[in-house]
Amino acid sequence: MAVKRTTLKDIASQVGLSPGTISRALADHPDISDETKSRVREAAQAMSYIPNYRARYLRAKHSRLIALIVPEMNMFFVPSMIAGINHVVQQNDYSLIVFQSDNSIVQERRLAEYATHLSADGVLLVLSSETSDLQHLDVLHDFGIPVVLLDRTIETTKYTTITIDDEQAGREAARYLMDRGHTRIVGVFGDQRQRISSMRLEGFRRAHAERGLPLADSQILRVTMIDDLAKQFDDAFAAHPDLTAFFTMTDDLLVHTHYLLARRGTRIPEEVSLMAISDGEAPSFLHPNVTHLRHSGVEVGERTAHLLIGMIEHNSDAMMDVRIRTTLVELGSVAVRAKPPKKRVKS
Amino acid sequence: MAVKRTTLKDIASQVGLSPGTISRALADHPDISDETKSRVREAAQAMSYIPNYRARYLRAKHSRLIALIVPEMNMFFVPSMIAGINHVVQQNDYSLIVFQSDNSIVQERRLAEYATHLSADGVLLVLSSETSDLQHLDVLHDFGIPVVLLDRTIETTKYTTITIDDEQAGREAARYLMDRGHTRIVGVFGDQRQRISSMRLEGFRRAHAERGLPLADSQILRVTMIDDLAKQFDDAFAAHPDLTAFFTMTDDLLVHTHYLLARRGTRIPEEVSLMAISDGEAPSFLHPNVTHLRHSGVEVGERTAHLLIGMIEHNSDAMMDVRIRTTLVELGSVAVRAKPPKKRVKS
DNA sequence: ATATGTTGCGCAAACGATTGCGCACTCGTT
DNA sequence: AACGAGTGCGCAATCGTTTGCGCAACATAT
Repeated sequence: MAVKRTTLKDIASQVGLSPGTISRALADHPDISDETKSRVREAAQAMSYIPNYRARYLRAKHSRLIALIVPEMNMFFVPSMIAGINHVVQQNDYSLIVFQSDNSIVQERRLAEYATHLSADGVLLVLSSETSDLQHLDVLHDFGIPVVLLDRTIETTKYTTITIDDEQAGREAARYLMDRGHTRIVGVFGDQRQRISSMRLEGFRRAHAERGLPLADSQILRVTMIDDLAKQFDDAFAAHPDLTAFFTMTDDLLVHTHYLLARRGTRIPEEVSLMAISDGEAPSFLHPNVTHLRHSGVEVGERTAHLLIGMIEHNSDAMMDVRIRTTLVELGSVAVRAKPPKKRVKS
Repeated sequence: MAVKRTTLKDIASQVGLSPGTISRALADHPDISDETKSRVREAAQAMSYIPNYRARYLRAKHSRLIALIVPEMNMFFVPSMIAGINHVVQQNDYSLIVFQSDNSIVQERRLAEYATHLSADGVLLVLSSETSDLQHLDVLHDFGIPVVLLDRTIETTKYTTITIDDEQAGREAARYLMDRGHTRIVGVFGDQRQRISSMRLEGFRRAHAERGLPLADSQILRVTMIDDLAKQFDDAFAAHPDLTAFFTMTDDLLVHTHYLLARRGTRIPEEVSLMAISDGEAPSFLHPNVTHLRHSGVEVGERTAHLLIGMIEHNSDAMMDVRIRTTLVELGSVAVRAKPPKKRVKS
């Protein structure tokens, strides 16, 4: 059934030339006469020749393969990030190999090695939550394979990273709410082992400090498993009758917080305002639409891929840290409150 | 900077043996003495030898590469499907290469060809919405590369397909609502060029016919672009004051329908019930949680990958159509209505 | 006619790993 | 001592392409 693939040699014997000549003819090499070229092209067409990239790239130093390692397939952010990466990668005639580390550092190391087995030209890596140092990436570094760390990273001077300014984003969100009169804001944050979580929380904290607003620990919800949220949520309501706003640091946390508010019968934004850092999808199908700091997965993906391909093709080992700006998208989930009772006359 | 990769030859000259022997030693070939084996292993370790899969698979007939072509990265279903596929693929020591066709048949053809360039061992394909015949896959078929079509397919006797029983699912959903007294149900369907949409609609229709219920055309919302939904939605409400339930055929349509209901201030399920075909994520963060026919992306992915790997490894070209069952998950979004006035004795 | 250049192609070596075959050597058996 | 059967390894071909070098044939310039 399966037709054997035609090779250069097959074409060569067909048209009575040598394989080398066929290769050059197909590559439009100047050494080959136009007449021969067209004869070869016809034959190749007729025999439905398909080049064997495996053999080609065995000789060449590169493979035109880019490996992406993600901790898991979240329904938020990751898909759009992959879409963005894939777009650029395909446009540049690379292929994307996707791996999941399942948030395990052992897997992550294994996959990094695997990437070198395949001689990937570059590696894109979203760190697992277990990862606290980068030694297991030495294989890549030693072989000079460019690596870009994105989204979830840790501090490093060895690898290029692409992130948003997490601290700034956390701060900006809090300030946005404060500017609209909210003084008791509950922040919903993820796994604190991740830099992305700790930094956003840090910014959230700083905004409070700058405004001289108190920030009780019970105002900070630290969610590792999503089921942790419900209980902390109720506690926060109990502890803070003056609670008027929620901030969630990811889409995941946003939709669940939104759900809990709905279940509680709390009206948004009349009773409680809601704000998030988001890639913009969820805010558009939640009611009311959610004001957020937009952090586009597609953009992150595209820029990352561009950067990596640049590193590959210019053989650059310059290290850099790219910060992507978030943009504020104002929708209907935040209400303006009267300013806090600081010697204000009730009107 | 970049260390040159060590090869078998390097190890060979290091320990004073031939490359062939090194290869066999590392492969634990019985011809090689235990003492040599351990010497070789040590040297390999010390020189941090990494096998070149590219070279290895050039000789072998296979590549242990599986290509997945999806039309787009939807936030629903596709991610969990990829997760499922990846899981099985990684467990079996294959790698997954992901391509996006951007719903273009031209791209789809190009990518199928590309997969043969890379000598992928198998191809997983979710058809683009433009695709109406399968000629462009002949490259794959001719070279005997196993192909499995999943989720969005068209009729074919040439390729193995994995789908849910779409017609049955549409029918079952409608019947579920009817059994609870709903007689005026609005169905929200996707792009009618896709079999997945037309079949689910077909089942929805059949359920109505079987129960002798009228089904006006305005009860059927056909949504190609998501923005089409809002207008049709309002029209449906205007046309059918007796409307008591919505059925959405995907998660995508579910979240937007849910949003429109919320915006309209319609209470679920008191005023209008809601039911969907879903992979279960969205129903858990929408309020109230949505009763649905579950269609697990992970399961689809895993079974598909298993099937493909089986085909690859047993060299089977048997064609089959696998139907995955949906399971009913009853949550809070469907209310029971009084049965229609058909001479029933109220008990 | 000699030197110089150009054109168009073949030869053969790589890339790195695998593997059928052969060969030298050891050991045990008769 | 002769034979047979292992044991442990090397040789070299192979997978399909690419590419530096060489070379013959022919053209052009002295």
